[in-house]
Amino acid sequence: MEPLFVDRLLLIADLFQRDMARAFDGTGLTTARVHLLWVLQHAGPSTQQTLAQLCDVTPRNITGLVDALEKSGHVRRTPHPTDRRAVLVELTEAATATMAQMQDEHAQLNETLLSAIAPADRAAVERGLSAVAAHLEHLVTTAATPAPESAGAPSPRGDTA
Amino acid sequence: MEPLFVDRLLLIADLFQRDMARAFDGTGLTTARVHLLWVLQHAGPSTQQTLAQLCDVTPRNITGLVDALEKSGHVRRTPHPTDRRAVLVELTEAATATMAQMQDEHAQLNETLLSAIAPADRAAVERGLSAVAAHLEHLVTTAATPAPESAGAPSPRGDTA
DNA sequence: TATTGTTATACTCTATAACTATA
DNA sequence: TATAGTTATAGAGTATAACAATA
Repeated sequence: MEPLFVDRLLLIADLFQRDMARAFDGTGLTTARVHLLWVLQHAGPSTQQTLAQLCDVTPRNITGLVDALEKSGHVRRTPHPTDRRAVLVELTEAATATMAQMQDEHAQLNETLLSAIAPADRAAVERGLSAVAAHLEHLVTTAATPAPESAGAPSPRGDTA
Repeated sequence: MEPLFVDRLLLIADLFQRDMARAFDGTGLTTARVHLLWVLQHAGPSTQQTLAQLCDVTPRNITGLVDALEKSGHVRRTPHPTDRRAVLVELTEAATATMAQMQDEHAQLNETLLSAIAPADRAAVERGLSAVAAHLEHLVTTAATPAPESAGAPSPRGDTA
């Protein structure tokens, strides 16, 4: 029998995850680290506090990720020009190139997947997914916690680019 | 500007994850543990080897998950009737009820999300996602590793139900 | 000899809480 | 006093390798 609609979505979510893991495999990068690089590419040099907010994780977590990425040569810690408590994290030249290439591949994947859909169906799929995303977002933010706090962080992972 | 198609999919994947995490919150359950329960519900009492294959993780990992689920009263270890090396893991009565309810909620979510899509678009969305899933699966399994091993495990997460 | 599950060890992501240096 | 980042500690998921008991 036909799989449920949600199961198709879950399957796609899982496949995405595996495809990304596969792409990073051997590079020493992980999903969390790439996400941080991705944020840095878009935000430019940032303090760890800022990165914590953008990634929606604790500052402590950022410390660990930056430690690892610094060791692997992807980012650099620079003293903040005016605030001696803070540091600025920035991409190295090598990582900048890596991220540019990653963005290319991202765009390529977009084309590839779009081309898998019958042209006549594309508009409907876009509309449908847009509606589903909106609905899900509503579910997650509404029933979130008894005290929602209305943080309004701009979706940590699949955003921007 | 419009987000890329892949970014919409990534966003949905992320929202799903957060919705599930939210649903488990406070129950002591996690994604990995629920996945194991899910597999158990469908497969019935199974050895840990079998579970490792079905979940696509190492046997060692299953030991840890079963330890946790046993402690929380969700599963039970039973001696294997014929093989004294092996144990059978089975759902407790309480967990069986929990899983039945979870399956209900799953079906409900399916209805909710489907109803968010314009009726005229539904068929196209199903076709489109089916094509995308097939394409992604191809990408993941093909370019997997130089030595693919052709394991053919039936998609570990969003499957079955 | 091969298989089942476990112990031992290790790495990553994540969180909270306490502390240091600055503001 | 408040903020930026760190240390300390902890728990979850995951992996490999070595080992016991059994087949």
